[in-house]
Amino acid sequence: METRRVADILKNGQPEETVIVKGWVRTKRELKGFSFTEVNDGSSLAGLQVVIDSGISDYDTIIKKINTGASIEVGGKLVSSQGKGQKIELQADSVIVYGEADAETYPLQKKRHSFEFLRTINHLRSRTNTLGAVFRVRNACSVAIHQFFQEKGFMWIHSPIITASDCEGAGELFTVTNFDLNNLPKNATGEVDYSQDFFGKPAYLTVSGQLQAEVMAMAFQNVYTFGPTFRAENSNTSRHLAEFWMVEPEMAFCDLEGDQNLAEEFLKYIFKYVLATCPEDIEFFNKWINKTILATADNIINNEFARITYTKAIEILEGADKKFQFPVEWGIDLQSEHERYLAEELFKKPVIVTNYPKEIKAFYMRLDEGEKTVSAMDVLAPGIGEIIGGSQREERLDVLERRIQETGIEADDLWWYLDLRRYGTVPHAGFGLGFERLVQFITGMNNIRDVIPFPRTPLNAEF
RNA sequence: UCCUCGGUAGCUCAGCGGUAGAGCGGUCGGCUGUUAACCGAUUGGUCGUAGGUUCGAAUCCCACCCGGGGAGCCA
Repeated sequence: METRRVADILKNGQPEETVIVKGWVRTKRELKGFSFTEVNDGSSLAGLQVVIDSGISDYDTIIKKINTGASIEVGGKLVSSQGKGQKIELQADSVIVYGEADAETYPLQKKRHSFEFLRTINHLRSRTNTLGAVFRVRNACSVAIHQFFQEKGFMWIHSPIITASDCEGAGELFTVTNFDLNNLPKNATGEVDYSQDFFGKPAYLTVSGQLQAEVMAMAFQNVYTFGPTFRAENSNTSRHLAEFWMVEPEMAFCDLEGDQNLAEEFLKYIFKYVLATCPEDIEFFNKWINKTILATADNIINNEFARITYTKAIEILEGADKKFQFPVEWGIDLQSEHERYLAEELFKKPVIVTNYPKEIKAFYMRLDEGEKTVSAMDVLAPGIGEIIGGSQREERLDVLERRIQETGIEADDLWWYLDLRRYGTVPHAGFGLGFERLVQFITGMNNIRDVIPFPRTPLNAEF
């Protein structure tokens, strides 16, 4: 007999085939003379209905053991189901119980649980319908990202997780050290002497692989990073994690328009791929989590993204028939309520806003003519806000040096970054995408802690 | 970090100065095709923690801890 996954059986299984299935019991319904058990092995949302007749050996012992959560192996014959919920089911000949799950203490019930509660049993929550679907979709997103870039000839590069420069100046950093924190070496002025630390200077967990991506793009033209990044910011929201995954493509010989084109093509590709690969899971989300996600996916795939400049966006907001909590004027950073208005109320689809004032954007973004704005872009998505942020990078050495000076960043740490402009510089552009926010966007899940298997947030790193 | 709402049975919640409640779950029994099965019975509590007010506190006051939502920061 062949061991098969539930997803395969539900899709391809034929009556009279003999199979073995291994998985976890989701629910058991006992009747007089026989029982129904639903077995799930993570391969699909739906489980396989197993019919256990009281005639099999040790029936009474076995049926007592297979409570919700128990792990079992069932051998038997596939048959057409007499019931209405499924086409095919497994008529058990033999049942092996690997591990019981005491019904009095096993925390997962057959009925719905709140996500808040499931976070307290993080090690078990992946066995639920919703989290199971989330992590299958998350996997599909990962595959889609690699496939998209590989098909286009991008090289996946591994940017370092430990860095010694805080170049972006974005948020708080986690320090990496092997000092004995109870006995820190001090220098003559009483400050911590980092020359004695592992790297001979302060080191941190990376907040972005972009600068290293630029290095590699100057050799391989088109590259992307896809890996974990870290922020020590004390952010307590449904959209922030201390450890999250980021996707950062970087393209040589590319301008802001090419960057926007890639971002739009990229999002469309991911949505198409997930819809084609996980239709059951997506329908589940559409039915139980957020009734708009199928329409949103359709909207993304079949419509062109709106593209406006920051200056135009400000004009629109100033003329909007709506009162904002934060007043609008040229020069402000767009607030959540402004982004929401543009993406959700006005365009009702993703909007790419470009050419922001240089004062509110990073030093490495290319200075536009007139020197008031930079070639930055943000993709604002309905329900999520900023999902992609990118820019054309400043490739002119003199301008970049000036910008570094203006923003007060320590230029010495960036000597290698400046060398890229000294030797064979080219126009180039890229963007960053928060991977978990993408998964949120696709699944409609409200809280970012529920789209990553082991969320890291302030005061939470138990599992 | 700020604003705001909350913490009562394993879960979801009601009770808001006078003997601690419901539904679900669990357990036991019934049922020959169930689908979050159904029917009957039953079980279950240091009311987040520590102070205070009061004859009496789950309920009012204070501090702290934890969680949700929103904001800031950002991805």
